[in-house]
Amino acid sequence: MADTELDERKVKILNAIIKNYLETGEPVGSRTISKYTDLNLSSATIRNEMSDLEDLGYIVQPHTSAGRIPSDKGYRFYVNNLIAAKDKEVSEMQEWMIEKTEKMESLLKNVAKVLATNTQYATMISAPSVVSNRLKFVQLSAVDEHQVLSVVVMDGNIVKNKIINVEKPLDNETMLKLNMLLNTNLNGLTVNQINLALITRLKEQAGIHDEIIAQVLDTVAETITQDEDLQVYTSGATNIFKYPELSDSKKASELLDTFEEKQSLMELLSEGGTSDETGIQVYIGDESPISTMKDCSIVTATYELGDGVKGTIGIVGPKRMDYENVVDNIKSLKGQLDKLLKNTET
Amino acid sequence: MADTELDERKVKILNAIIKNYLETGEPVGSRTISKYTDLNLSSATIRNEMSDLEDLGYIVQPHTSAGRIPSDKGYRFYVNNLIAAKDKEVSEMQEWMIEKTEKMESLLKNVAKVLATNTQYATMISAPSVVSNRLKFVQLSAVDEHQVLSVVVMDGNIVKNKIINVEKPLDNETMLKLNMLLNTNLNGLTVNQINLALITRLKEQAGIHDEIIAQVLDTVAETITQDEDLQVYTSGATNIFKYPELSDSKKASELLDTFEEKQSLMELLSEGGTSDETGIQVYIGDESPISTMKDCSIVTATYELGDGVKGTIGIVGPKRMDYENVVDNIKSLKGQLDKLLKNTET
DNA sequence: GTTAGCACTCATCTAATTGGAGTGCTAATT
DNA sequence: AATTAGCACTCCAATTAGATGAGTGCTAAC
Repeated sequence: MADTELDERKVKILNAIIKNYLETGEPVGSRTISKYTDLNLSSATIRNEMSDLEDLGYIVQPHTSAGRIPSDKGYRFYVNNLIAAKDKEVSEMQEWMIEKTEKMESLLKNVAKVLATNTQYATMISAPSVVSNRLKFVQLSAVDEHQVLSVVVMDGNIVKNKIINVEKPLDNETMLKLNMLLNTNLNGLTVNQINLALITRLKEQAGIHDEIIAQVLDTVAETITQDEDLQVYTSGATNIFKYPELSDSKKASELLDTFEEKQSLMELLSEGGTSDETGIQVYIGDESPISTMKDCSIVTATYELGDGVKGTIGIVGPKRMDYENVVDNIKSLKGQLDKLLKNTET
Repeated sequence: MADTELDERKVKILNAIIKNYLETGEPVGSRTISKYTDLNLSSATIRNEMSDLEDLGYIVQPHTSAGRIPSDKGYRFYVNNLIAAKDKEVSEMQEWMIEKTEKMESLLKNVAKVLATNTQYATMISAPSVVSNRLKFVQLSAVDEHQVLSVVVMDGNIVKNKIINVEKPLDNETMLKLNMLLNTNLNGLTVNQINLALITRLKEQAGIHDEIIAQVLDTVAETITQDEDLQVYTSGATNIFKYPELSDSKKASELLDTFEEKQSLMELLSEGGTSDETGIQVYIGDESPISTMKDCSIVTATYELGDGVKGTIGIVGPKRMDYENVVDNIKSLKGQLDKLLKNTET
């Protein structure tokens, strides 16, 4: 589409404008471009072209007699070209300091942090959704007379615990029986597959201890689903103060609120409309689904953990974001996560 | 000390100044006080008294011909009186919406949130320090052929997991033996009590599986101590934008950084120099141990979980903080936590 | 000891002034 | 026909100059 609208010279000028604006954050004028580019043109010519570009909607003037800044459409054009062109460099990125960590939680926190310090933007990452994930192992153990600990391990070594209070102590034998029952029936199942029929059958087999089974299953479902909407880790939220266009009191406060209240981040991250085969999604300005981020750009990527279980990693920054660096970084991390998580599984 | 320095009238005036400043945030002048108080004095008289109070260091002038604002010393005087006087009202606070939660983590997050929404300041809470806490239960279970899950339960139902990779599968019997070994030897011990002698003895008894024991113990120590410095939950950090004196870009950014980087918060919270019998500690301005909080006041309280195991809950806000409300709130929560956590234990 | 009165200070607000960057247009040049 | 130089014009941003008013400190009277 761009081809019909923009000749090569306009493209060059537009790119020059955007690049310059990304660096300085100031509106860029015709004279600057006249010197900045290699096509030797006077400022007057550039002015004419810029006027055209403005008519086409790629750039705007913050006010009469100011330079031009990219519009959302302009950014979009730039980003599209960028992502299309840049697929080669990805592989040769340096290895990050992600150590193979046992706990998913610290791994994710780590990733968010690495990405934040590397890009100087705010980052977030959602834990892989557990909904279609399989149960690997269940165990009940008596902690003391009135408390039973239930441990649930999911694929990808996600571990959940819950303490269950019981009226009277369970003897060893019952415990064994219950464990056996649970493991033989539940192992390998996804959370979705645990349906009412199965539950009823389990309860029957548990006899007088059906209530415990119920509690365990409650636990499984509850811990997993309840936790799910909190499983977003953020880092570098305060980086937004590095960008004047975001750091006036009101905007900064709203943005940080959004970051603290993970709920809407979660929704954003699970949107997952993957725009292209790389799995990288870029929201520019108004394209963002979160209203407090209308003045930001968001770059997200989904990483996979085996069979369709996905999490998402994302970056939030000003619209004049260093898209190139961000996309590279995020691609690299996504790759490492994909690899790492697939290996972890047996 | 205050008695020798300040006569009753000066105290009244000082209190009036502080109260007024807490409300308005503006320097308060002699005329205001002249009307605000019941002691019928002209503004001129007040001026004289204020001049004295300034000489004594309780109030300062931001600039010539402005009203006065309390100095740190002034706040300190106010707070000391306040805490001394207010011990009665605490009991009749309303019950908060802290539900008995199984997981320590969500409980703490909840508390932080409640406190933040109630006071409109930034809050933080540290998990009870586990160092002197007792092991309640240890269990190893085979998750699959090459992975063993170790679960450690501490007093107060703090649960920790770690996946341990093993070369060759362990048979059932060994597993049982190891579990027995671990539980009989470790149960009831504090982390400090697990010394080298004990470790050596355990390893001997484990025979060829000594390495697993080592790993488990590593896990116990490591998970607990490593996690410990992260176990601070914060809430309402963005509330600082409600107070103009803290929300200029630089200060706000530094403050929020401190809040995101939990490390120094942890140190602050574990200072624990309890100033009085109520266990409530107030840092005003420069008294704060964290340099980014020189313009803030901090109120902390330690809550207890049984035998000397303590956590700390804290609030950070501007120096013109509603100390009365904050102290009341924090006392109430502290009380509820104390009660709740003691009950949870069997 | 308390108060009224008055001169003085200094932050804040508003309006007017200026400088400069940048545009749009027109006429000249290639 | 495309490019360029020149010039008038616009508008932001930074500066300056008053004007306002809250508040003090001091002195003299009560």
